[in-house]
Amino acid sequence: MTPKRASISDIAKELKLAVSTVSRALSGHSRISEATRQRVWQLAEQLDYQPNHLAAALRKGRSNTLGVILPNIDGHFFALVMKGAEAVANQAGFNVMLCQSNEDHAHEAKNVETLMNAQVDGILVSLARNTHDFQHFEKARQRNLPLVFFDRILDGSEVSAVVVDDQRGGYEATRHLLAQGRRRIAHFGGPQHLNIFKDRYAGYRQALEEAGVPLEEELVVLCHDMSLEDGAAGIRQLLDLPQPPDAIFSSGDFTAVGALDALKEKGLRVPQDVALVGFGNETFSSLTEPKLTTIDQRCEEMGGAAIRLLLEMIQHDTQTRTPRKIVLRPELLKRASSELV
Amino acid sequence: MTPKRASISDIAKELKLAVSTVSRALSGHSRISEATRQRVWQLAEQLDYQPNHLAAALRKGRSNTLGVILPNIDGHFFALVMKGAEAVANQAGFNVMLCQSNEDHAHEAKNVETLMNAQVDGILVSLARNTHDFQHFEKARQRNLPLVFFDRILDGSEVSAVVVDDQRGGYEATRHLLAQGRRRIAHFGGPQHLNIFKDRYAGYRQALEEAGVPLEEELVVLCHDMSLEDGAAGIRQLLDLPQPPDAIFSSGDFTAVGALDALKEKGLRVPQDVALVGFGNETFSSLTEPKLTTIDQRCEEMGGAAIRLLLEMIQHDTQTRTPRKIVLRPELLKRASSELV
DNA sequence: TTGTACGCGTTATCAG
DNA sequence: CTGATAACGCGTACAA
Repeated sequence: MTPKRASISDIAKELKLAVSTVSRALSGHSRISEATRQRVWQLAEQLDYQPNHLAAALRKGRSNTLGVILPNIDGHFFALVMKGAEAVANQAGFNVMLCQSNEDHAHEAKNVETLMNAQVDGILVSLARNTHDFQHFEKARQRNLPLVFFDRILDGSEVSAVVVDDQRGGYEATRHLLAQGRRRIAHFGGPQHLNIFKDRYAGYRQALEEAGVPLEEELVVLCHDMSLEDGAAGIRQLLDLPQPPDAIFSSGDFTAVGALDALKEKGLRVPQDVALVGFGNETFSSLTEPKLTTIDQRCEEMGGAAIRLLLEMIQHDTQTRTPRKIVLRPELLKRASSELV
Repeated sequence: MTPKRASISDIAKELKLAVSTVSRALSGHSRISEATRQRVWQLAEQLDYQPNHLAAALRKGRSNTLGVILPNIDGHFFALVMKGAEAVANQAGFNVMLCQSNEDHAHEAKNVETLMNAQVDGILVSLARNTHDFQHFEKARQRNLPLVFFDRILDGSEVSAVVVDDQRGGYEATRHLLAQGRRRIAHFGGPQHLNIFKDRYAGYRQALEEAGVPLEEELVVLCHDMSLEDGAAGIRQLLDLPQPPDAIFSSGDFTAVGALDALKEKGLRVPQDVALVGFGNETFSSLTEPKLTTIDQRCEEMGGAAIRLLLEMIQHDTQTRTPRKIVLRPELLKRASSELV
């Protein structure tokens, strides 16, 4: 049936060598005569020898596998992050095991279990939207399993993480709108327990303050799940105001596009009547009419940096001592939804 | 440092039992007295015992891990497929290891190696766009490693696979356009060595034939990578014809949207001047103006079905004998790009 | 430079 | 019903 794969001992037998010798010859570890090394490699090639990583993992207590937990993978963002992460991990000889939490806290907890069962050497995670605490990571922490968070982390938590400078993103987006002469700038915010939304909001306020534009509470709409519908509902609420806004900085592209649709339905023009800036540079944001100005988050870099940090923790076994935070700089992509040509 | 995890022998020692007894008690395998079973489970709980899957895998020659190779994960389609796949796999006690081929044949070959190294029990794959042969799956086949393909397979190949009835999709899309009174219906096709594009094209021809509308070669545009640009270029080519089309059935949503953009730029109206139908139900297809009529492919079902098939092959160890093919029924989603309201 | 021996944690087999 | 033992494939002290 299944043709047995050649093992290290098969080639040892064939060559009348000890398995240990073969092992060393292959891994190039100890001092081995060039002659035998040649012989071993040659036969290995010939037998199409593939090392059994499971056995090695068992022996070394290391699986060379990394776990990644994402809320979802259907947006541009996480997909690209994953791409960057995979690239770095594979290059370092690590495999990646992906789990989706589907934006659900309970599912996320299950994922952690799953990955620990799979004996991963470390976990990279971006929190589900409804995750408010770290309790489900406690067992991992007790086992001293390296943990790195990215993008979405709990506000004020002491963990290693890679994030984009969301405040700066919000700041630049808002400044851009101010530079267009807008003064009644509204904001769509997300759940404030997540750093990303809190910081984007902070950047918005900072820009207003610097420009001497007072913050108007009525212009701030907090959304629950940052969906298209949230955006549509938000804009309706804003248009009902005695003095509606002339611009919106949205913490997400989906809500921005939802608003865009609703505005068009009402016969209002973008950007003439209301200018729009989103956040995230989703694929579709360059497909809308007009194309959406948004903030790019260096997705691939983020994934790569996060994995590098994780690998570093794994190799130095020094994770809990000093949580490190890496901050990337976002980039404003000016497009038609916010600028008259 | 790292607090040692409790192993099966720890609990054996504590309870003065043989490891084998404990093993059986935990896995509920053989006949074990209810008394000892209780004691074992209780202590296991107490010590927070977590089975070492690596060791089990080594012993059993089975990792309980499945590999999945996807061209990319930034579209709606593969993301949803993955979701369905994960759900089924996890329920069956299997983990999923994801690799992206980035639409590249060479990368795909590497992925196969990677997954075989990781000792996966089976591989699920959707081919990269520039993959024209199966040679890189040969080693896997020799090892008798269960292989299931989905969505994109090589035309005419004898492999187990789960696909959507693409011909039917193309057929229904085209019939829908015919029902709107369109007669000069163009087609954007993809690389014809991939079943999906070939079949969609076939469905298009079938519908035309049934309606007694002659197929015009000049209305068929074959695209290379199904990008937005391909769509824009395609529509330009079509508009240069002496008799331009009044509708387009595109084999992909991206090309359809590219065409949509280009049409709007030319000042042509959709659907009044040119009606448009895409394929794939990408997220953004409901965000365009007008919203794009398209074909939904039962993504989650597809992923689930594919994994079920793979598991079946793994359990019955009967993969090569009878390649099975599962065909799902696609669904036409009528939206504004093809219908006057 | 090479060989010997043992252990990683489980499970299958064979006795008892 | 339970115990002892070998084996999965590899890595590493220790000895030669």
